[in-house]
Amino acid sequence: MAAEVDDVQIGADLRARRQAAGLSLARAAELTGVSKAMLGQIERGESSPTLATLWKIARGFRLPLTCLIAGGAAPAAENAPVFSKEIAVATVFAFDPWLAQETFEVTLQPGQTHLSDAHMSGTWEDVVLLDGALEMQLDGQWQAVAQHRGLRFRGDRPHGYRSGPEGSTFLSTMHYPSSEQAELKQAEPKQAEPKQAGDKDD
Amino acid sequence: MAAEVDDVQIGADLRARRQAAGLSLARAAELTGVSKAMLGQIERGESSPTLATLWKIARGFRLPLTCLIAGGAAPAAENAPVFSKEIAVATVFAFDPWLAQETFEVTLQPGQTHLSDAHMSGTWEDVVLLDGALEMQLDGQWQAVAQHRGLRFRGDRPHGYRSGPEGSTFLSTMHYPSSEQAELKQAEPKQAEPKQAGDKDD
DNA sequence: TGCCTTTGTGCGTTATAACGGTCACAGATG
DNA sequence: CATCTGTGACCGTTATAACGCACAAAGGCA
Repeated sequence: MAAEVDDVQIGADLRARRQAAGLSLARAAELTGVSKAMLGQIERGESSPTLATLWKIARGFRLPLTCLIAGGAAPAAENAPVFSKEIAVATVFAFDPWLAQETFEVTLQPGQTHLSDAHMSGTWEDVVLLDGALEMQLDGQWQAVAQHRGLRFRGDRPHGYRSGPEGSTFLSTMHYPSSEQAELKQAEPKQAEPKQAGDKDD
Repeated sequence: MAAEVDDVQIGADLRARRQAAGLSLARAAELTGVSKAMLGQIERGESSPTLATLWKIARGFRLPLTCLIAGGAAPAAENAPVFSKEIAVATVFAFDPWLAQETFEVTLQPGQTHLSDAHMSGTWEDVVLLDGALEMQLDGQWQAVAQHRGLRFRGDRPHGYRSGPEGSTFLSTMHYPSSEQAELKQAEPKQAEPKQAGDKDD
């Protein structure tokens, strides 16, 4: 159950924060006004705290409420794998269903080439080269990517990445069509799937 | 009681979202898997939902949990200037009305501090540190930014940037509420929550 | 070593979250 | 007009959050 998983994640995160601050459950209970028995249950994922209790905890720990629960992941979209397993990928921003995007830091080995199939229809991708040299294949043609310059292209077409002789590191942001938002509007009349804006190439 | 005020605010916000989307309690109950009686109680601030219930609601409404409790965005407004003239700023991705976001590369001089007023309501900001050292002031507290790690926070609150002794270069992405999103959230309650912003991902 | 303190967990009790069902009301229809 | 449907609020019941207390275990100290 996703909800239960979320309680577990947040509980573990809360424990980690408390321990990092060197606080016992008793001390944390004093700070937050939540009983230590309850704090223990929350940390162990055995109970799902109410918003009021979360608020007390956040206030006692002097954390924003949003920060306190940020350990619980947003619902994941049905993303296709972006990069193959041989490529080092780190998440910079996890998928956010509201923004309908996610950002990865990708590292290619020297001279490495990666060809990507088309992602789901309506996907756009941003690339920002951080280090090294990189070429992108768009519409069958390779072009150099300037460092710290943004390159935005349609990710729903085949494209490729080719690293220079010293490797490369770049940010890759996937913008997915916001179909999730459209679903929320299904009760309204005439809601059609949002259409693409005109081609955006740069 | 601060906790009760928070329940009331979030309940009012939730009702506003639901009504803006033209959903009845019954329909929202179907979408979320939370009973309509409970949704009603939550909206009226008569009950403090557990995290598990909040999670169900967020999932049903396809909202990030943090967004659900952070309050929604206001209707769209025009872009405000982001950085003062003394700071080197290069456009990485120009404003895109479809995505409702833009990205800059910002360079601060060694030891330079920049305090930013709140941008338009509903704005979120991403920071990715590329070079040097950087601290961000969020909710009046300075925190170090890890390199190549994403920091997402509410840009509609005052915040600050402070560069290390060797200066710093970072990407700043402004996410503005789009007109579609604004439609969903047109009845944002007045922001009374004392603590906002913070990491949405890390 | 014994004693004391601290720590986290379990238990029983109380308060409240969460539910399904019901109802009053408003609006639409024949 | 009567009837039907949809809506939000209320009510009683069940499950669980939240609590204070007790206790076993660990750690520190003389």
